[in-house]
Amino acid sequence: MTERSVKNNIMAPRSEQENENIRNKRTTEIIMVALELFATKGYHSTSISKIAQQAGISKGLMYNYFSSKEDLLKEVVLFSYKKASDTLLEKMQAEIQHKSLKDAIKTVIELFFEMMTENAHIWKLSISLSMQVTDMPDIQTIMSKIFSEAFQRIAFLLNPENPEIVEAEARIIAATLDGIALHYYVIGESYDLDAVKNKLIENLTNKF
Amino acid sequence: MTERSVKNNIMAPRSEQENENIRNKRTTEIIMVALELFATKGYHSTSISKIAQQAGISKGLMYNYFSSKEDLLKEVVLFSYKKASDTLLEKMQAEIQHKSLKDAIKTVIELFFEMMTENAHIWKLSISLSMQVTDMPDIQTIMSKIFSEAFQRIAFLLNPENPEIVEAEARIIAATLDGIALHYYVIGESYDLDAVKNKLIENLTNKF
Amino acid sequence: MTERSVKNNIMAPRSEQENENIRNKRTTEIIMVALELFATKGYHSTSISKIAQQAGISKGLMYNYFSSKEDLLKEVVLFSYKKASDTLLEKMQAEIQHKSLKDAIKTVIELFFEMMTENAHIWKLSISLSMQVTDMPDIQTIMSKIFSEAFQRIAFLLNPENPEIVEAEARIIAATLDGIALHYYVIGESYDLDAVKNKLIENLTNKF
Amino acid sequence: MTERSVKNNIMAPRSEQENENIRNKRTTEIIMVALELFATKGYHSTSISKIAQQAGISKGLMYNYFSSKEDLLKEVVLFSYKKASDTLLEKMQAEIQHKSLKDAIKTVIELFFEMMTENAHIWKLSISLSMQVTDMPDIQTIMSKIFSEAFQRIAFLLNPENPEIVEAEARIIAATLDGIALHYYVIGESYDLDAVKNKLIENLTNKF
DNA sequence: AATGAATGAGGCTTCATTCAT
DNA sequence: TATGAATGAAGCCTCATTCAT
Repeated sequence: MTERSVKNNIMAPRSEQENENIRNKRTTEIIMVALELFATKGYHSTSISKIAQQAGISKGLMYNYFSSKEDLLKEVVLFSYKKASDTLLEKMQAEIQHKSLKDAIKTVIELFFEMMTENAHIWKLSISLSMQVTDMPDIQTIMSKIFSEAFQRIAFLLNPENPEIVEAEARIIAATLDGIALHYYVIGESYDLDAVKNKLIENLTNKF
Repeated sequence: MTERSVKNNIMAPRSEQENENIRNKRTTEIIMVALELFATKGYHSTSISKIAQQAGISKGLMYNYFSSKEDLLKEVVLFSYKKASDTLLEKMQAEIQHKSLKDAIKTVIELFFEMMTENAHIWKLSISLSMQVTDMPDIQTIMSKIFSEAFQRIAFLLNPENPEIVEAEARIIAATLDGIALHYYVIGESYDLDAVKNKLIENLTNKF
Repeated sequence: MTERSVKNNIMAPRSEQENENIRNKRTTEIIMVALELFATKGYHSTSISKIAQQAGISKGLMYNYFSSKEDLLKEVVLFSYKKASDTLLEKMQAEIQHKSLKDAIKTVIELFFEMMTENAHIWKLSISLSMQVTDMPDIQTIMSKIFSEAFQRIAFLLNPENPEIVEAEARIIAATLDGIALHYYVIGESYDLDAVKNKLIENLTNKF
Repeated sequence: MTERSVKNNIMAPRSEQENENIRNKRTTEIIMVALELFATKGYHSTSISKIAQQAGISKGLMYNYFSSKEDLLKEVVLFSYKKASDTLLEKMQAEIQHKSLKDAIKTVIELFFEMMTENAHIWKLSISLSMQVTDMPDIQTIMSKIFSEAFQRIAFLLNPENPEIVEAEARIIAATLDGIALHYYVIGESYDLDAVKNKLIENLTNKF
């Protein structure tokens, strides 16, 4: 064991590489903790203190990673969106390749419902935030962009060559999906998710 | 007998009727101010102080009418629901009588969109609240009931004799409507509400 | 039934006699309600509102009888003292006439213990107040007087001709009695009041 | 290597030891200020604000050390008791060793009177609290325990082998002492403490 | 004499943020 | 980089008291 490894937290600064690794890891950790707490307790009812504690770091250090609570929220939203994209959307595109439109629609819906139950935190936070942060223009803008992108993706799925002609249809489908999520999160267990899913698949596969 | 002795109750306390009038007026005033602020700024970002100020009364008086901020919220929710029922739902039922199912559906959708733009506060608050009040069981319960009732009404509209067989369909329609509202409130002006409305009417009237 | 008696609360002012009777009755009522609440909940934790409510009158009317909460407290203290005098002390003097000193002491102690359990409110409030109202000089003065008078009475009982030579002894006896009350009220049921009473009687009758 | 990198722990957080020292110092400071204010002004009439001000810290910091005003009170009571034990009771036991019962009693009484004048705050608060905290069960319980322990100590002093047979006597002595304190604090300077002390010593040394 | 709506000061508490170390 | 003591503003709520009626 070298002198350095024994005392490396006292004697010498960590290498820049080490530091950056730690930073990235920490940043993600904090964001994930915050995501969970924001989604379950709400943004306003979650204190910086609590997040720091749960993330195993000090309150003060939080401000080394995020300049304010609102900034943290922004990062949480972006992270959520990115994560949703990385999982749901990529999965989607992987699955629907070489499929007929009917099968593609079915797959998309199934994936959405899967996400909805498995990544409840992200979904819940997204919907919740979109409504409760009118006084935070940055967040508002981000949410607005996220929704718009979703419309475009669905429109593209329905008609890759002329997405604009199915725009209204795409918006309705997106609305239906988000509306179902909304109701499911509010009503809870007694919402018969499977019945709704099957009916929705039936409706849309009949239609397209 | 002097004027005064004739009216010796002139120095009596206000009559019960007077007091009740004052109370009713104030209660409604406060609820309406609170509704607007909760809907635009969010529940947590709206202080009792702000509501009182906007309502032109003292902070202390708020507690003469509502036992706590949460109690006020509950009353706001109930008031909103009642008002929505009194306008949207009654209107609906009045309009759809003697109409074919197609026409009835068209009417319902049009009324919903009308409400959505005209009573934006109420809608926005409802959706917003339903997501941000995990830690207020009372409100959660009320919201849950409100949504469930909406499903039933739609199901009844579609098939008055066997509402349960169209339950899933009703939930989808309700979800679509609430989802549209959600997107509209988040995205704002650039959301082409008319296009969506027309497409939705087309879809549903074709179907039923 | 006369016209007047039917409408006497509307048509004509009550006679002065009636008014004074009502005033006296009300005053006593309020004081007694306040006494109970102050003794059980404490002075600071008892609101004027609560007292008014319990007494069946309006908050505003309270200020027709007492100029402030502190004034009410003062009256409560004086009333308590007067009531204690009227019962305990008069009873005492009645009973100890023609008795030997031993018997008189026994009687006094028995009466004190009786009062302590039966008029717990008054005792408790007195002790409590004497300690918690350092910032209310009026009350402080009254309490001080009450205690001093008690010393004198006991001294006079022990030696009617030269009460000053048994002053210290009288203070010790008074302290013992009040100390027992203090402990009893704090410790509650598990304090063996009878054992202490009998021992005290034994001690004092042996001594004098 | 620069000066800074050599001492790169100069920017490290305070050591745990330092922090603990700060916390201990502050905690004690606050408790002592609170003790004085509670004892002189009463618990309810002493605001957190006032305590913070007197302790020279911000209101908010109070809650870094005590979770609520009632929690602070509890700590004050426990601290007072501990301090009383550490001084009065230890002193007592040190002094009465190898003494006759008569001398021991004399010493105990003298120590009690000394405490009463020198640590007036603690005594006053104890008596005061015991009466005014009916609605704080925790404090009630603590006070109850403290009094009970005092009885046992006195009983043990009087008859180490069979303390239970002198229990009533011990309670009477304890009551007398606390009663004297009560009267002294209420009546103030005009209470002739020395005369009472001497008489009490005379009484008890004659008796045992 | 009587009511209760209304006020406003003050109390307890939380929490984002800063800063010395 | 890291800590947590410290701040101060703001929030919710209570309550003695006043006042129009």
